[in-house]
Amino acid sequence: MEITEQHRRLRTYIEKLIPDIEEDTWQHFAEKLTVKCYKKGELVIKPGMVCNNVSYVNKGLLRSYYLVDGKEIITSFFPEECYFSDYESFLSRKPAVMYSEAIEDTEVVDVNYDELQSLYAVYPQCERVGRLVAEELFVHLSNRNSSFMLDTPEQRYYRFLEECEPIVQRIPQYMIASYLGITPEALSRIRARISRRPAGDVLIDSNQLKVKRC
Amino acid sequence: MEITEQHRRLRTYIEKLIPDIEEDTWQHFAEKLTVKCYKKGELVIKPGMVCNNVSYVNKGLLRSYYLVDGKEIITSFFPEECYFSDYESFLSRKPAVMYSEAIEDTEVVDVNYDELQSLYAVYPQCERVGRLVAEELFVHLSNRNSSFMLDTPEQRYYRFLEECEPIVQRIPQYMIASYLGITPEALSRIRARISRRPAGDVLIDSNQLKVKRC
DNA sequence: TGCTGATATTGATTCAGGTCAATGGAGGGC
DNA sequence: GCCCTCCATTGACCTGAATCAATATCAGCA
Repeated sequence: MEITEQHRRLRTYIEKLIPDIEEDTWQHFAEKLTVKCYKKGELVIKPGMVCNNVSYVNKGLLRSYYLVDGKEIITSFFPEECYFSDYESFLSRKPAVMYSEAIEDTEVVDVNYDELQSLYAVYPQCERVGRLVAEELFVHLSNRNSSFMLDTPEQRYYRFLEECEPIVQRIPQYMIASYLGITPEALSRIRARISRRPAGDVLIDSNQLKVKRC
Repeated sequence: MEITEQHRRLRTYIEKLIPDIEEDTWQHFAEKLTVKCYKKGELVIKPGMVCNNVSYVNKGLLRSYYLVDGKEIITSFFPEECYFSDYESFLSRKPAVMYSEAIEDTEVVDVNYDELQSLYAVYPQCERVGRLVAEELFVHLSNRNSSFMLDTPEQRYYRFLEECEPIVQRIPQYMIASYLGITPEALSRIRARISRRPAGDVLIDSNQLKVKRC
């Protein structure tokens, strides 16, 4: 089947988690995968819905955000080679609190909750992938948390530039500001402050936290 | 063996996750468990160490905190019937960034990293517990995150009182303040404000986030 | 009993970032 | 070309929490 092309990246990714993945397990897993496409601006998850899939982003970019008093508070970006889900809702089986939206035309492959549970029951290697993914997301969230507890907005901005270097140019500044937990005005002032400062005078960071994803 | 008594609570807990746990699996798991006791004030994990166990708290209370410019920033409390670990360090196999300390005399049962990995490899039900625990911790962290993004310190305080009602009295206020991300002075003022306000005038919450653990 | 150290409260001051408002591009559509 | 909308920047002002400092409360203990 020619759908295989769209599974390739995910397969590569999963082989990093489980190098000795059994062909049979992969086949049964791959059968459950669905390819989906979202248009730029399309809302994928809305508050109130229970999120029923985990996706892997092949192409494009999404974001999740709270909407509170008409203001957006962005919690995550999901570029290619990244999971995308309202994982909290997915796991807890409770309605989402956040919106999730495609910022660019996006293609994902996803698997749905019930299918995934039956895969877990039958294929231990699937269960293992599930564990490793949950663990990875935990570590990632935990890092982001630390950054909020320990860093100033300016430090968070530096960190963001470093960690998310490949996608920075694709995201408007007001969204980055929101992701950093500040207003667009504040980010603008931070940038002004930085460009006024002698170059190479970068003051990252109270701690050696290193984060990989966005 | 009389050690069994100290495993009982954990067994009960695990049976909630996996009702049909196989006796054989449990036995092999239980063999790897170690009981440990910490004195009030004892440092269990220090920055620089890689955390090598996940514990289950039988009795007592612990906390984790960053130390930054001589100031403590508390990220978690771990009362009885709760996991305790520097899970981020444990999973990522990187040195801990936080301190973890017993606030009361504490007894835990724990399992170490390598043993756990070999259990995962042999017993799918263990792998499942690992997945469920990681997922639960993710959801919990995610809730705490939301609270930091969306709530005012006062709302966080109300939430804390609700969620952690059974342990509030065992924790000094300056630690609660730190956990809420504010100074002891600020918490004191919040409490003053509250007691001045007509009773029943509780303004939790911009969202329906409900958290269970601490 | 009174001393000591740790915790909690209260007041005065400071400051980072939020809010509000005005201005200045930059790109898209016609 | 011009208009219009969206976004970024800049300035003036405000506010909530941090900071610093003084005082109050309490527990443990010689």
